[in-house]
Amino acid sequence: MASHQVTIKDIAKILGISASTVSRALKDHPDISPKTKKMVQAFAAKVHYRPNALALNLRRSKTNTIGIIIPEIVHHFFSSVLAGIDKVAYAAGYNVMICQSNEDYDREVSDAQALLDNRVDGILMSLSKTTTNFDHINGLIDNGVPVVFFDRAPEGISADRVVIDDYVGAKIATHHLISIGCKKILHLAGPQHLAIGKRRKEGYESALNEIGIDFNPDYLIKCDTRDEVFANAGKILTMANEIDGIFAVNDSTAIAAMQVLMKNGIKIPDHIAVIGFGDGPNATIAYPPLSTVEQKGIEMGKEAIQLLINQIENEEETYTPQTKVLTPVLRIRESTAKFKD
Amino acid sequence: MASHQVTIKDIAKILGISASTVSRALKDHPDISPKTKKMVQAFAAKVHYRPNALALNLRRSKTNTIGIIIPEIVHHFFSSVLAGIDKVAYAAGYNVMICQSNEDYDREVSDAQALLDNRVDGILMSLSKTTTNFDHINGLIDNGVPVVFFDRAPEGISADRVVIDDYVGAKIATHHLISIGCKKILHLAGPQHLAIGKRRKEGYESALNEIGIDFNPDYLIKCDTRDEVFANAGKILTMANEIDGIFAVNDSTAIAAMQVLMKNGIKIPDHIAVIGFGDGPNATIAYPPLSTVEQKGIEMGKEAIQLLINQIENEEETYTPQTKVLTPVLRIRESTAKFKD
DNA sequence: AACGACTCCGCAAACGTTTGCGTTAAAAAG
DNA sequence: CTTTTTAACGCAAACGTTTGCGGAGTCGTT
Repeated sequence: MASHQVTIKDIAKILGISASTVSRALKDHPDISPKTKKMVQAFAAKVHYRPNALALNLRRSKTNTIGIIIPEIVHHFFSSVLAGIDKVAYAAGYNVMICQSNEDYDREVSDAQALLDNRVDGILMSLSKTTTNFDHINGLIDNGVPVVFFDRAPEGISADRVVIDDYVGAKIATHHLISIGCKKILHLAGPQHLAIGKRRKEGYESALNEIGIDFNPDYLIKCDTRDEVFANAGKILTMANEIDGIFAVNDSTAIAAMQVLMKNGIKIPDHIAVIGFGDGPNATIAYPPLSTVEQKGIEMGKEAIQLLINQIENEEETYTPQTKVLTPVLRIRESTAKFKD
Repeated sequence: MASHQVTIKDIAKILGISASTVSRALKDHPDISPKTKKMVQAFAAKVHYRPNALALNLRRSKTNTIGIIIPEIVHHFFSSVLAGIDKVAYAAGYNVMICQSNEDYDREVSDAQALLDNRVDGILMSLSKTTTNFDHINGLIDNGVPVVFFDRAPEGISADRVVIDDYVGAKIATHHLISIGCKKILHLAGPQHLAIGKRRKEGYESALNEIGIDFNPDYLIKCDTRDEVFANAGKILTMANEIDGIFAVNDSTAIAAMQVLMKNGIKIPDHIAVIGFGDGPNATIAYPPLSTVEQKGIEMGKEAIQLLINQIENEEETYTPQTKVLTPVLRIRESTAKFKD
């Protein structure tokens, strides 16, 4: 029944004055007499008047809302990015509208359209794995919507982006294995047509080269999910006697690998040291606790939204896009505890 | 620079007809002649006309947006609820606006206010741990905003809610321990002033009673985080010889407990069987893989949004609030593999 | 020839604000 | 006692839509 939020017009009618006077009184405009102000403000407070954001937004073509397109929410890395975004967005007075593409291209473009339709002030996005066409984001940019990418950014599009340095991260991880004595390191790799898989593999290769070891194609297995690890268990186990270290493209596959190795009596890290990439909560939960490089989701979120807000609020001059790259930091745990002389 | 999304008025001006005609032509109104329709529709398509959602929302006081207030996003359970919500919301044509309270009461009320200001069509929420005053949600309800609670719902407020049956879940878990031979079961409990902690403890107690065992206060330790487990490690270890099972109020504490036990040479499940509550991804990652009861986040999200949509779309008559309770299901893994005769 | 019935379209109000400008009355200046 | 200033307020347009109503013009019926 209430069903009717009180409006400025209502107040005006009841108080017998005009809507413009009410509006000005509420914002302390000098043209309004002190008594009128007091009266209006007191009454507004009494009836819990709140401005209608829809009307405001329409009037000033500004929604104070930023849109987010994220591949999937149920993923520790992405949800921690969200947490980082949310924190500074809230502090700066912005609301967030979150869309999840579910790694689906069509959904991604429809999300972009929806955010555009709702006139968000800016968009933060991370590409879906299936996105190869960028018309929708060019559409956003053509419409003057500020966009910044995080983690997964398109090639060849001029926009702000914040990413982590996969190449360096992989290098750090591999060097760590080397530093504890590993010489024959297996790499469980992601798909090489994706930047992330490719760069991590390159970092691994480069670290090996730096100490004079040539990349051995036998020491690379394409598998980047738990299921794939189990599917490749046989292959991994036959190599187990030969290798002394594993660098996995992400934590889940590192952990799965540890699970198959241990189930077959191979000791970690005594026999084989293992390191992952990502540092979700899984790493500390695993047995043995997994060494890894931390991906800094929260920080990434904060940087991204900060870039976006800057872009929104200084939209006067022409903006030259920036790229922030975060370097992952090594987290040493028991899966690579020093085990050789 | 584009900076100006094309509007109905623009189209009208260019085509030399009125805005109302354009509007009607776009929605195939019978009053418009076929040629005019074709002309308008063709032109609108050419310039990529898209209706301004702000204006639409204002006009029909309907935003097609539902608001969500969630304690924290970086939490597997909550993010899977979000995933469930998102899935059916998207299918039904709604956008979602997500606010995270960070378990903070003040933030929760400010979030509620923001959603109200933005005239969301309905609100889905899960209470922050620090919320004891419910004025803000009564405010929402008084304003006629449909609200449904999930997981953490307020007592004494008449509203839809979907929760899981903590009591039964705890009972199932405890009975499972009993079924494999455990007689002396330690309970790592949550705070008893919170419903969740209390009901899980009661379920545990009831299961024991059903097989004629009295609740032994010595077998209850208040600790529900990893850190608390480590802080109570001494206490737990001194009991380790005496007990044969542990039921923990959630998976993280169950896993932490396994970690301290194993580090001290106690075998799981041979010596002590362990079961948790929640079934996040941690459970399968743990060593040994953790038995637990599954909390069904996705399903909870789907049910909740469905309830909300029903409420939004049949808002004619007076609505009598429902409560859906989901019963958790047992997931047996190695941490409770049968170990006694 | 006149009248009704259609067809097709435009006017204007409305949603809730904000704001430039004009208006009124009282106060200050001459 | 005029005239100008100033204080305090209201009108109306605007943001982009939708929609009830009315108005032209056309056609068909008597």
